[in-house]
Amino acid sequence: MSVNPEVVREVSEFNNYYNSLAELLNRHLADNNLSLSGLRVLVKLREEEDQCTAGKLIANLGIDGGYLSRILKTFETNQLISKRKSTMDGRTWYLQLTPKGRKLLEILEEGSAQQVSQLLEPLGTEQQLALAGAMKTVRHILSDDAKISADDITFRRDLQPGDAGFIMHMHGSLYAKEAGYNLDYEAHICKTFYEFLEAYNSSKDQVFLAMHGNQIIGSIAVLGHSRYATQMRWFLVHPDYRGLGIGQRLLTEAINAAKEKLFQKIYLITTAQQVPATTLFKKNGFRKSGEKHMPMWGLQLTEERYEIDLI
Amino acid sequence: MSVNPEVVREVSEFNNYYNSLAELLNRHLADNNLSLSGLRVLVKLREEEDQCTAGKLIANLGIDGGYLSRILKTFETNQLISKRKSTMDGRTWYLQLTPKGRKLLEILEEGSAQQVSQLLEPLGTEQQLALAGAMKTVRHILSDDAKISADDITFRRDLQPGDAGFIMHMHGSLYAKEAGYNLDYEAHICKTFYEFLEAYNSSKDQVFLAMHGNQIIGSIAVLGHSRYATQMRWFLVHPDYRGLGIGQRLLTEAINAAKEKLFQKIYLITTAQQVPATTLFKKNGFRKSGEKHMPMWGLQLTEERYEIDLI
DNA sequence: TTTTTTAATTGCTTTTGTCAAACAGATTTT
DNA sequence: AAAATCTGTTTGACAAAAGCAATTAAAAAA
Repeated sequence: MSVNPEVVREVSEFNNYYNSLAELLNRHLADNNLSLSGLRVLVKLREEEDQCTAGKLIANLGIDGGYLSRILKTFETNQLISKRKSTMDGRTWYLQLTPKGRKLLEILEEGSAQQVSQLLEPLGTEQQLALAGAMKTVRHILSDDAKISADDITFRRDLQPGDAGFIMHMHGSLYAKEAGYNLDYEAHICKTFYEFLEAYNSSKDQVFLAMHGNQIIGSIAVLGHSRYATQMRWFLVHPDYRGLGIGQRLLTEAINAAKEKLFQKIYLITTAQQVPATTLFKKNGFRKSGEKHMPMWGLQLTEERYEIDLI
Repeated sequence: MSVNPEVVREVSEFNNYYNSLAELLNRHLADNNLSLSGLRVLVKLREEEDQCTAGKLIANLGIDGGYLSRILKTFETNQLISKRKSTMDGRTWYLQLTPKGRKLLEILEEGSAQQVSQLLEPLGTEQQLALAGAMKTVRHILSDDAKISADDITFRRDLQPGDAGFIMHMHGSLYAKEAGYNLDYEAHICKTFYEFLEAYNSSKDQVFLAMHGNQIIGSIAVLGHSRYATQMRWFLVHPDYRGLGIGQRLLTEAINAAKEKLFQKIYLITTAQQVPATTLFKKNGFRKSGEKHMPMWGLQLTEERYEIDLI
């Protein structure tokens, strides 16, 4: 993949900037006679719990072996870690934090939190949240193991100001990018929201949102259009968050909500081109009840109607 | 300002993570016999151009005086910097980079860029952009001198998929937060967009967007409702970007567009509570042509109508 | 003028980190 | 099975990075 020079510049500048900041944030380490490397070792040991060897630390942290050996020795004499000889290989030792080591880490983290708090103090609530979000993004893009997991996702069932607009935004931009729909599609979505908001009634309508932090990353809704039938709409999961089961979760919630509200059937309109979505619909008991070829959103598409009976 | 513990956690974790990454990114320094402190000194010297003293470096970089003195000495013997005795104070020296020093910095930055490129290589284009954006955000929130300037803002006059939704989102969430409007307001905005998108005609309608990167941070539009009059709508600048003259710029563009399209007047509807906006309208020649007290968006508001004649 | 303060330097020390050699257990080769 | 090789860890020697305290010289204050 080619590299954008603008991006390189920003990353370099960021690195430059962060180097100064890091100095500030790591100042408290010295108070506990710990080097940055020492800290990283302790953190890693806690992470690996019990199955960590010196070699693993060397490989993972990129520390020189000799230096590490000394670090570990002082840790041992200070009773921050304990060693346990491997039964398989007489050369290797399994390293683990002692309660004292754990405690120190906690103290360290407390100190770090204090430094950070001081840094954040002058910022407004929103800026703080924006900062956390941006940092999470950085980490998440750069590190393999900071991948978003399903645990990071929360769900909301109330519609707050700004939500509708954002869902429309997601639909407009993502369908344009992924399926090539034109502006008409967003106009259509806008119309559906207009109709919905005009007649919003929580006893028959239900929106679900998948959130990452305070960012909407997925949506679905069931809208009671008659006594018996409810329409499912706005089913979408942001591409960065696909494959985590969020779509299924939203769909389940929507179906359950429709059942709870005693609707007899759910129907939805989609296009044949939305393969992953239609696959999911079928897997959840929906069946196709109609299709129609027509020009839509600047393309030649096949509009499909799916339905499911809820008893 | 109180500090959100979730944010503290993320910042701490980020710091932890970035410490490892920094090691990687700063590895090339050793190739040039430079410590991180040394680099920071050089960078600072270039920044300050000519008026930098050792004291200033100590204060700004937080380096120990003795250590700095030695760093500077080796820099001088390597002809990376030159000293010039102050005429005001016989104790202080003004430090400046020599061409050789400048050159070294460039080489260093080239090396850094290479490291960064390697890091970015496996990422997709979008991820790279997202990364740069997030880093910029971090820097921008934390550092005083990375404040956004008017130069960073660009303007766009086309409406792309996703834009409408995002403008609605901004209106919904910001007016809720800043003015306490309820969901009805977003429904209203949605209605205005619905009407607009149904009958969009570029010969009479014009949207302007203020952008920061690829993020919409301000908007305005003039919508030709009749042969003679055009309505101004969706005038909003995100709070993080106020005070940079973006509002005025948008307003000017909108008025000019209305003139170009040969409309005779512009009118707009707002509320008396929008003091900064109405002030700007008046300053630009608008006059109040009506007002009406009424309950709106969950509050008791005064709806105001403003007009301006364009000859 | 004397005293105090301030900008920078120097001497001494500790901490941090690197490199190469050594060592001991494990694995492979002969 | 003995020798050779490889691997995980330790040790010794050393260099670089950084901090602390005392010193010097010019400036400012008393």
